[in-house]
Amino acid sequence: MQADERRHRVLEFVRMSGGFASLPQLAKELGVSESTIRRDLDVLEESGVARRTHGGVFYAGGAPQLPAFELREPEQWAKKHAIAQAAAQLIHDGDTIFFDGGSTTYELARLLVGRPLQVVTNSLPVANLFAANAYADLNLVGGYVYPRTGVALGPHAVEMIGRLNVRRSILSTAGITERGFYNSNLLLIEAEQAMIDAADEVIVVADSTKFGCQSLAQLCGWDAVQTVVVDDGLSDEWRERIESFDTQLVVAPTNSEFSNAS
Amino acid sequence: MQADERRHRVLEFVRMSGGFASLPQLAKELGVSESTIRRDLDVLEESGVARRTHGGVFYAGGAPQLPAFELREPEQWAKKHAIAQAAAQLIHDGDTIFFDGGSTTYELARLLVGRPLQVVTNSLPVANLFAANAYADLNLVGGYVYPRTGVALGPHAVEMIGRLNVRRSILSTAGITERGFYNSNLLLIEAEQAMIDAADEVIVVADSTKFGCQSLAQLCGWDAVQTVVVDDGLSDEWRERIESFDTQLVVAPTNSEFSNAS
DNA sequence: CAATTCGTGATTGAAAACAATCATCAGTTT
DNA sequence: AAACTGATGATTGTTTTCAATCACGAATTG
Repeated sequence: MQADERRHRVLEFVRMSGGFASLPQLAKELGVSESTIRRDLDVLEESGVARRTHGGVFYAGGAPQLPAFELREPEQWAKKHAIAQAAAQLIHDGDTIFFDGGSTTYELARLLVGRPLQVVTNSLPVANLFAANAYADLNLVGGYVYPRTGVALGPHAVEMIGRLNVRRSILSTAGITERGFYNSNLLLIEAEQAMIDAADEVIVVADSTKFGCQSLAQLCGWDAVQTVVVDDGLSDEWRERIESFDTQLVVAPTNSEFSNAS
Repeated sequence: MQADERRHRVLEFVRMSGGFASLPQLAKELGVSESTIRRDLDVLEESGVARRTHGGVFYAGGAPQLPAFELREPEQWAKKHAIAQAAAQLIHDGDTIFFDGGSTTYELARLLVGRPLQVVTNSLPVANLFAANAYADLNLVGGYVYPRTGVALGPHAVEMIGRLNVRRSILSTAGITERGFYNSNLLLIEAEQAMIDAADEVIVVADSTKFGCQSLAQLCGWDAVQTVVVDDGLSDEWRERIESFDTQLVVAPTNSEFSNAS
């Protein structure tokens, strides 16, 4: 099926064009007919990542133009949103919160806009959420901005994080096993380890597909994480296993109701 | 003149509508004819804050919701744009550039998107311009983000800037007298002084109304600044006076043609 | 007070995009 | 092999939007 691939290229092109592309442009660029592009746009609009206008599409992703947020498969997104809603209940007004990058932490940040918080982040999309907000103070972590995700990393970032202290750090991860948490980027791991050291409480948000997956390098063990928030797709086996660790487990109901945090 | 007011409301409405609004929507919302809306959109597109499509507008401000950039009085903006265009010719591919905050530096940054540069900035809006750009490397300066302008300041910012070296720093200013350059925010001045120390060449972009104005505190003297870019509204008196300093003066023609930088 | 300028609203013919339909083709199933 | 399914490209008539133009009224200017 090359249709999906083509739709991704449509989004990519829209993004490169500064948020908008015309229908003939897209047809020419991708070498297909306008009819096909029209059908693709219908699909993309249906899934909420783009919005049609007379004559073209424009990008509708919540985060301006960083590709990481583009492909929201509706199902995945529902999980992330549920996780974010459950995690939001763990945050209290006045807290000092460190937001890592990642789409789930971004969703959580979105839910917290308007709350009186001290926000610290190395994620540009998250920073944009709070930049104009009068209720939250925003501290930005500097460093080399990783193009794909819009997250500041590198020695400057690690060094600055090392001088901060926060109540809670919200981390994302690429994989979780019984030995601990993993991520796929060494610079990111360095920064995240600093975030762990800087926090009184570490909260990891992760959807259930991450469990059982390793990734490039280990971020930390279970003892470093006080709370894990996950969607209700998590197997019973894993729920029991986490019981045996000294880590609090919050399961976010995917469907409607909420929420039994304990 | 209520035309300006109406254009602001157009932008506001577009922003509230999630980045896009159709032409009939706007006409109905503001109670004017579609013709008027069309003319407004032409103006807004001309000034770069919105982008037209067949059937409507979508918001094109690089800085999502910082109000400081929304209300561009056309006249002032023409100056700033001219200054930015002249300054852009001072920048060479491959340069390492430090962008200060401010609307004129932001305009300049907009013109430079797509060029191969090493970008360093403490301005969130500027960072957003380059974040997803494959041609430029982006280094973000962290710190406390000042809500109104989206600029990172404070000790962390100063400290990080102090560890960087750049080819050129692009600074804005609130006032210029024969004794030097002024700004109105002490934290900002601290950061800008660090930017001056970090740069081989300091370029100040300022419109002609800034000349002769003092402000809260002094940023630096004339000897610290190698180049000043200003619009052609500058008085002959000032042009002569700058001749006597060891600072290069670039006058940006406001109207059409370009450009005699020397 | 007359003239001018500017912003506005309405109209019009031209151009563009839309949705719907049909034909073709490849891969799969029966 | 024949039939079916799904994706694609082309075509059609209809609808929408566009740019240009004219006319009206208010505010400014001489």
